[in-house]
Amino acid sequence: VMILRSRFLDARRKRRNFSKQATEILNEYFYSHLSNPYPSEEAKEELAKKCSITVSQVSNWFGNKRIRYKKNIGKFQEEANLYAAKTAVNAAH
Amino acid sequence: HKEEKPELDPNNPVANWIHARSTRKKRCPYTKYQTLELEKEFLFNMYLTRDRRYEVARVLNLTERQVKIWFQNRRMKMKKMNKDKSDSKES
DNA sequence: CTCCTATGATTTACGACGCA
DNA sequence: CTGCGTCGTAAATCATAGGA
Repeated sequence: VMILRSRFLDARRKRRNFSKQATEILNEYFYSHLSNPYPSEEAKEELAKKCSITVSQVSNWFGNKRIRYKKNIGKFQEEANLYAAKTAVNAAH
Repeated sequence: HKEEKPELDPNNPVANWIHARSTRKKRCPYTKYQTLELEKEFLFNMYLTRDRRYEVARVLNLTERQVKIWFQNRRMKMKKMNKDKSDSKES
């Protein structure tokens, strides 16, 4: 039990970047709600489930994304266009 | 649910986002000593009396408002830690 | 390995709103 | 009307993952 606990605590201490698929899902939501990128608690839970991360991590991701996007919109322009196009394709089917 | 300051620019996508007011005090990280003493006080009791708040603020050279807010944030942190713990448990 | 930047998490400080 | 409570967030900062 102690071994499992220490392993759990270590895992929390060592940050891991999210998977490509998770980042994809989060970005799709972010750029398709760019005028109001504040997911409700329910939406956060759904995103968390789809991304296999916690609701807190979803909140952190959106908090970081909003401030970093706002701080340098130009840097994210290419990414924004990419997801805008992707959303358009999805909407067409 | 409009919070701090929605701007009034209809073209900018960021215009309707929440923005901190320019009068907001810049975040000032507390020293290790200040944090340690605040944690000790929190261990003693999670809620401050008026007298304790005054005393803690005086000793740590913080305002009473800063101490009050630190305790509010600390309680939220505790709640979050419990929530995250129970969240990861369900599997 | 050393730098350097990107990214996830944590820390201060409030606005909005609740309750007594 | 005061005054402290929670909740959700902004913005700055921390820590380190990861790539050149």
